[in-house]
Amino acid sequence: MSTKAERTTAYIIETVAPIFNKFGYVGTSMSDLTEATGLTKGAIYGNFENKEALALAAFEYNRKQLLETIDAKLEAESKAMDKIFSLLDFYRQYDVFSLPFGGCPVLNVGVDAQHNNKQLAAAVKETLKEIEGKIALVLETGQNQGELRLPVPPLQFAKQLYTMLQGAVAMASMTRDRKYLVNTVAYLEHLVKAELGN
Amino acid sequence: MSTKAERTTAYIIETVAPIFNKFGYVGTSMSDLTEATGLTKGAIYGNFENKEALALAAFEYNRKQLLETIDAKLEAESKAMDKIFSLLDFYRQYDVFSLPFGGCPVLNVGVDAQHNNKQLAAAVKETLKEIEGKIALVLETGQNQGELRLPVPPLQFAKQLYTMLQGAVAMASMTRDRKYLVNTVAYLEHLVKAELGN
DNA sequence: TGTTAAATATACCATGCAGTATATGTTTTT
DNA sequence: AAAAACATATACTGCATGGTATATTTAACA
Repeated sequence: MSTKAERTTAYIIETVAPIFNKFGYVGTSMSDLTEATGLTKGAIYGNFENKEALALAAFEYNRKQLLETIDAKLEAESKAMDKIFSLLDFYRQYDVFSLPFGGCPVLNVGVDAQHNNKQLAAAVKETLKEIEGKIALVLETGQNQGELRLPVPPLQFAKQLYTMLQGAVAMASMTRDRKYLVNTVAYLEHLVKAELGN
Repeated sequence: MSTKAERTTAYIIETVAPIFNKFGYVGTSMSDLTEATGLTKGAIYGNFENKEALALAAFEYNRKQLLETIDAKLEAESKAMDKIFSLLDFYRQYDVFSLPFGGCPVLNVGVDAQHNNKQLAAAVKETLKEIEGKIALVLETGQNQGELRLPVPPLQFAKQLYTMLQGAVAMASMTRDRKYLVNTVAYLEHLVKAELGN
């Protein structure tokens, strides 16, 4: 069994992650976190060096969940094309997925940390690259298996696809209107069929 | 000639706008602003009721400049299709345009203010709607003039177009890689030609 | 179960924050 | 040029902030 501190650390991260994601690094105060966790500063500072380390751990926690979900969607199907449709279907409901996170971690932290926290900004950049890479790998494999034909290199197509999805995420978030997700995904489904089908 | 306070007010807004846009509402302190302006709190609070009113004025200032620029691009050409290409050309270099603003005001404030400032969040929402409306109007007029044919209603096409652009803006901002803008615009140019051309 | 080590709570800094009352300075108007 | 109105600077609140030293409690292990 895990030690007490390990469990507390995990509990803190879980509790704190959506708060940081919602209100941003500077917008979140330590007292917000003691209140939310029901713990005292002593407990939090006993498990994390400082606010920045905690924020970083919180983002890593969100990031891991997002990446694992994406992985699951991409692995759920066997054919490359179906993997992409599975991903698109996930993004169609990305608003409900990201609700417990307090919004899209990539977008929120990516924008928030830009000028406030270099480490967080770098972690976001890395995450974006990773997601693009996962999509590109599916496409490349699919192409090698002769399941589809790409008009551009796999990574470029993946970047383009993800850019559009992220645009829909941003617009849906800012306007609080999920139609941006629904319509963008519908368009991308059409696009993928038209461009990759053979 | 304008009164002293009017000039000071304008000077404060100009100076303060990029700071708020970069660091966000909570991330910007009044002392940041006195330092940047070279003025004292007395001067600032003499011209603005509080921090929130100042942040709102700063966003309105950025917003106005963005909308005017977009208007100019859309009015630069006579044919609807060329207006759209003019807009796309503008977004291809949106990173250099938004640099003096401290990043895209719509995206930065839209994400930052979401849970920190309702008024700002509402102002962003309004701005997005306005931009979509401007694009839609161009398309609708072009369609009525028989210059182009739309596969979907004008506003829907405009929303889709702007969503993709905003996705590129977000990705370029987070990764600090302007290729997202270049590639997305290249794709959209192709798309517009293919979908709207007749 | 008793002892020790680990984990959490309490009470406290120093500093920075948004905001204000008032004094001083600077325009404008007469 | 004097008076009045306006605009800015100074000096100061009260409060919240991130962080810490230390006391107290709780868990781990013999």
